[in-house]
Amino acid sequence: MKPTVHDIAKIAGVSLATVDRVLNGRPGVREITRGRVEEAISTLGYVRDLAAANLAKGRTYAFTFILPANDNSFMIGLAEEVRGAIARSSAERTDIRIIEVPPFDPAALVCALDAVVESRPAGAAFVAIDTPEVRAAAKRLQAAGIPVVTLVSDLPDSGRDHYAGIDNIAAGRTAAGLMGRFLSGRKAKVAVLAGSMLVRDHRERLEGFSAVVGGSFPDLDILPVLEGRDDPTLAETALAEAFANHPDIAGIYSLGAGNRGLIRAVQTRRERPVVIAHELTASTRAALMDGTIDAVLNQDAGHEVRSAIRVLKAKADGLPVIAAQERIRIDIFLKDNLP
Amino acid sequence: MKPTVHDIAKIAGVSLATVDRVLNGRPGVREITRGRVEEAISTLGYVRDLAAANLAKGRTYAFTFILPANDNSFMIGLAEEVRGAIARSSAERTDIRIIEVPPFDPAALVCALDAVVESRPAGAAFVAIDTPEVRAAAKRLQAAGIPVVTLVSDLPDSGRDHYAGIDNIAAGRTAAGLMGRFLSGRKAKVAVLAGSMLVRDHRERLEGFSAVVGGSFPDLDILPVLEGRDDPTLAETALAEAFANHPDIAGIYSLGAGNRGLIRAVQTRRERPVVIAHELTASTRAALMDGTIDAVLNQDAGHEVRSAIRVLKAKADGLPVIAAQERIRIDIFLKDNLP
DNA sequence: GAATTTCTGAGGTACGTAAATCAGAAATCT
DNA sequence: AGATTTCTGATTTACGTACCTCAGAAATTC
Repeated sequence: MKPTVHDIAKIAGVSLATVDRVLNGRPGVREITRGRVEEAISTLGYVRDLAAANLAKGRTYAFTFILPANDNSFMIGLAEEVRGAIARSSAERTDIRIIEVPPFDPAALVCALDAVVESRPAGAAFVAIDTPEVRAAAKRLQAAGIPVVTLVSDLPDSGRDHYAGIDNIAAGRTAAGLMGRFLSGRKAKVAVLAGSMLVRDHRERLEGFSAVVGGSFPDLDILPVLEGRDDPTLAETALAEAFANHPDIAGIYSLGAGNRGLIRAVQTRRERPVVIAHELTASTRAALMDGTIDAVLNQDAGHEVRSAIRVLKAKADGLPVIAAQERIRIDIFLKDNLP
Repeated sequence: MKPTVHDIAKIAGVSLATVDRVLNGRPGVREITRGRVEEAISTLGYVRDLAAANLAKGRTYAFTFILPANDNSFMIGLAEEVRGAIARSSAERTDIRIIEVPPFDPAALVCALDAVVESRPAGAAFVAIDTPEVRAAAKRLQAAGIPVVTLVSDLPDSGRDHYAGIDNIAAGRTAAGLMGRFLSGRKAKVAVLAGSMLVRDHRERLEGFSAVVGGSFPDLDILPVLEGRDDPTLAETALAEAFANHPDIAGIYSLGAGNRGLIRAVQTRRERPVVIAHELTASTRAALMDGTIDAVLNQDAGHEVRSAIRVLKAKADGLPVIAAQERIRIDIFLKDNLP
């Protein structure tokens, strides 16, 4: 039989109320008595029944998600997943609010973060922009005792409790490994299309990509990075221009979003380059199928959202997380393993 | 406020006991009254609070896992993950038993499955062997009302409720896609090393691999399949023999376990072939790092076990599962994205 | 219309924990 | 010593559901 608070009370020779005070760190217990109770707890191997505790408290976990109002498929899908979690909220005892902010706008994000401090939820998750102001705002959240999880794009040294997203350096390295092998050692020019160097995930992908190309595939020549602001139209024009300047581009690594533009630009070419992109969406899926894109690196937005919620719950309860379960993996999709 | 049984009773104008009878399908309610109660339930949008219900019932989910006593790293790791779940059982209200059976032994598996029917757990998971006898035994489990999940290797048409494992045809196709591109179109011989054609996962991987090689890379020549029984020593000798007969083997797809032997055999070669293997273990990880293996396709045993438990719980409670969450993905590891 | 069977309501206890109240004990201060 | 303050114990209610008993009402049978 699992030990209960009643067992502890009996063994320690105290009342239920005292056990409750010790368990919940409430004042009003002598040191000696506290010691006796704690000894009983450890000899019995008592663990609090969270379900019963939450029932008694009538607890619901109030979480706030701050999401950029980007209109690329990935961010739309991410918001969709959060809404899916909201739909399950009654069963999961959560109460999730979404705050939308303009994309790539540090000031707006800071403003939203500070609003979160005011509303004092049991936890918050947000897609980080890597600036000192945002970092400071995240620290204020943390200082207010609110567990913080960064989503998709990380913000180190900000005191955030957890990062629910992929290792973007590894993603860039993987893209380079595939690109190098797919181009099989020949001398070639490679274009890199990014969204913005303001977000850490894009910078890190580029960093990993460049490192492996430089180290393992010195015959590849990386052209200056194109910035497409994760916007299909901008991406298309940026690429068209690159093709005009370098008709012999043999590989393209698209490390941001807005791949619809990339796909249109590539499909105008007679000689198709090796293309590696991020995020499996309707358009990248179709492009994989028809051979316009050779590989897609993907992060599963649903996993990220569910993981963020699990971690926020655990942090709110002061519980450990299963690290292996919360590691978000880099999915590699070829046309052969599309789900 | 979330509606409770009390609200239903009030709205329907009946007592708590009657609501309880309707909710739990107990007899003693007139059809008309039952209808009134059900209407109240749906208009209120009542959902049973599972945590409270389980608390009241004092419920623990008794699950049985049948695992092959294989001594390759993957199966050892799988068993380890189940033991990890057992360690968390008090928090998760589970009571998990492990039954070990000799590997590749259908009769022993059938025997174990029938023993499970006797002990009547709330759910069972097992690594399937694809024979009619096992299928029949699985059907007996199902017929006894016990939710059944196949683990790692599937058993279609057996009435199992769920399969917690990867799409092995897709895995084989992916291996072929990578192999073809890594060999970049040159004419070459490819060896395939399997464990046993008795388990469905190995057969399916071969099927997928052969299909894509035949369809997209006709210049590759697949040699007759070697069977290594997932045993390092047998695998090594089988490969050594293959090298003796075909010194010009340019690619190896190892679709089973026992890769320590494969690695030893490959490391004796001057000209290293492209090697694609399954399951990330200490030895395949080291081989990836030093270039002996080019890519590893992996299934995350921890995810499979946790998913199996989640699904068994849901089935035991008659609840739907989040399909996307339970899809086990094929991890592709290059040396660039090792975790 | 009486006897039976079938339904329904009322009420209670239980699960394991949280949290509140109140009273008595012990320690501290005046 | 008396008054205060601080600790501690006992007791109770509550969370939302399950499940039990008992009694009375309604429907059915004879």
